[in-house]
Amino acid sequence: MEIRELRYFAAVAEELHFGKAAQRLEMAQPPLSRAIARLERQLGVTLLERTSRSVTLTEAGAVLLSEARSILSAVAAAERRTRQAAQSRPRLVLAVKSGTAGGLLAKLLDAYRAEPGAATVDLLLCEAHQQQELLHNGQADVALLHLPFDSTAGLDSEILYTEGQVAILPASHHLAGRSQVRVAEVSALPELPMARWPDHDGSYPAGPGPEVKNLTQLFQLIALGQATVIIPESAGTDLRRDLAAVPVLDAPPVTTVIAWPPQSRLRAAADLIRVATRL
Amino acid sequence: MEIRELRYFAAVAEELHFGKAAQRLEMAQPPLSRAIARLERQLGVTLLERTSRSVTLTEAGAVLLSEARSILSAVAAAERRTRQAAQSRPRLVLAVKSGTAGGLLAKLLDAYRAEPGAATVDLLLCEAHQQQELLHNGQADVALLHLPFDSTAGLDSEILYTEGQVAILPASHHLAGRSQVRVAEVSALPELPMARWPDHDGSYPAGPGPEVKNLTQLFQLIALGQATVIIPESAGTDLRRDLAAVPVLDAPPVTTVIAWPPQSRLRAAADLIRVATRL
DNA sequence: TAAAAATACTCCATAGGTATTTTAT
DNA sequence: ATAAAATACCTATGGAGTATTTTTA
Repeated sequence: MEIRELRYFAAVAEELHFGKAAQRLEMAQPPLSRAIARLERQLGVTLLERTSRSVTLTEAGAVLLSEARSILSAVAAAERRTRQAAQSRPRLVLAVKSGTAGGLLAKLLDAYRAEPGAATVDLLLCEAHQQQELLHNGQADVALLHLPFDSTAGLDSEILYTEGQVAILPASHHLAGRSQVRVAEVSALPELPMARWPDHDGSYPAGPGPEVKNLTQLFQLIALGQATVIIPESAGTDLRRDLAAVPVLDAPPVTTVIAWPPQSRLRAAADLIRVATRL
Repeated sequence: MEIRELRYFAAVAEELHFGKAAQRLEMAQPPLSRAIARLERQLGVTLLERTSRSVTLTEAGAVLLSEARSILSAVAAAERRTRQAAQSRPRLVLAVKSGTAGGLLAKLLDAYRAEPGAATVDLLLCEAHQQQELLHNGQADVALLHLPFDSTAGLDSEILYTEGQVAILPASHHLAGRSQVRVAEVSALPELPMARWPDHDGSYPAGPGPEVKNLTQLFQLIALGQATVIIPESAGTDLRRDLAAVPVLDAPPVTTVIAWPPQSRLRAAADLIRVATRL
């Protein structure tokens, strides 16, 4: 099995049309048909059911598609990382979500800069749930993730710290003076619906609350008495005067982890991770 | 970059000798030299420093070797899993260490067998730390791991349960009657050294205690007053009459997780995982 | 009958082999 | 001086193209 064959197969499996897949691959249809047939013969497995009107994936084909995507991603990553490692000035790409606690990040970058032989760290600001993909395909070397929102599937990681969550309320709200609240109390406020964040795929979950994209938007809405939200403690420090943060007793704790692809051999990444865990 | 090139490169990078690598690959040396040169040209990176007496890896070469191993393993896994998925009778390989808590495993297998469309589950008994490799190269589909001893790097996992650890002592020992002990107390017994388990690589760590390979050996040694050990609670149930298990207050808790390769698309694996988390 | 995959055939790029040269210790 | 990698040259497999046939909804 060769990379080329996996690329061909993935194209056909995604298009479910040999002609369109051939176009996408910038080749003619017959050699593509033959390549897939050869792959099937070598594996001894039918990957696609074709009629002259439709192409469908078999169970085995679905498995191979998933494996192929992961392998193709790994190959792209290997090329990137190898080229990167050959640079005389090592660079390190750290993927962080826009909302990542500024304090920790600043401390980490400062501490790492003090290391002998520290690489240049490029911050790659990205949307939540892009980070995994970026690490897997080699566009990023290290990422800061927040459990349980993000997943470390397929990654190696170290816990940096765990924190509670707080509810952000208008300062004038009757719950704002409380020393602590429960999730049920905050989510049961009809006048202050919970703001909605975009989901993994960029779409918003259903619900009564307003849709928000960043903290500034969010805080403005809360100050206007239009919404509330439960967020990690560290994101609720240094609030505007007209907002209050109240610890939410029974909200799940949020763990910040530093994550990297498991086979990573970058000295710079190892250094950064070591520094991070010592913070 | 093609799989063949990665296989060639990995062979040379491991042998650090073009001639020997060519032998291992069952090919002549010149085409191998050319293949590596072509790979370097395509990447624009020097992977190996050659003189007529020695071949050494560059930094970039070391990175690519690590990536290549992981990719080659993934390709082997993809072939295995695809063939597996094409079988009409689906099979599922569950990798467990010999010491895995019998109770949980039996319950899991029973519960899964009751599922509609359950696959045949093959138990793959293996040594600790083989499991990761088995999952990555496709020889196993699912594994039961024990944190913090095993690592879930590069795997997806779900926690099944967490338990404390107990010290196993001769029933006649003066600590055997205690309701709980501390790690320091147990490890400070000169007459009862801690038994040593084989390490990740099969070698034994240094120390005064006897080397053991399995629980039967271990329990016999402890009964003879030759050793002690700290193990997860569940492994210390149903002891021989002449042994006692005492909870160790400050030993780190052991978490049993079910783990699988992150891109796994096997229906049977998903079913087994679902059943496991509902136990 | 028409859209789409498979087959027939041709060509050439390139992987691989053998013989030889170059190189560095 | 010699072990080992690189180069030169040759062969042939097989990957890709065009033209055509087969298939089935």
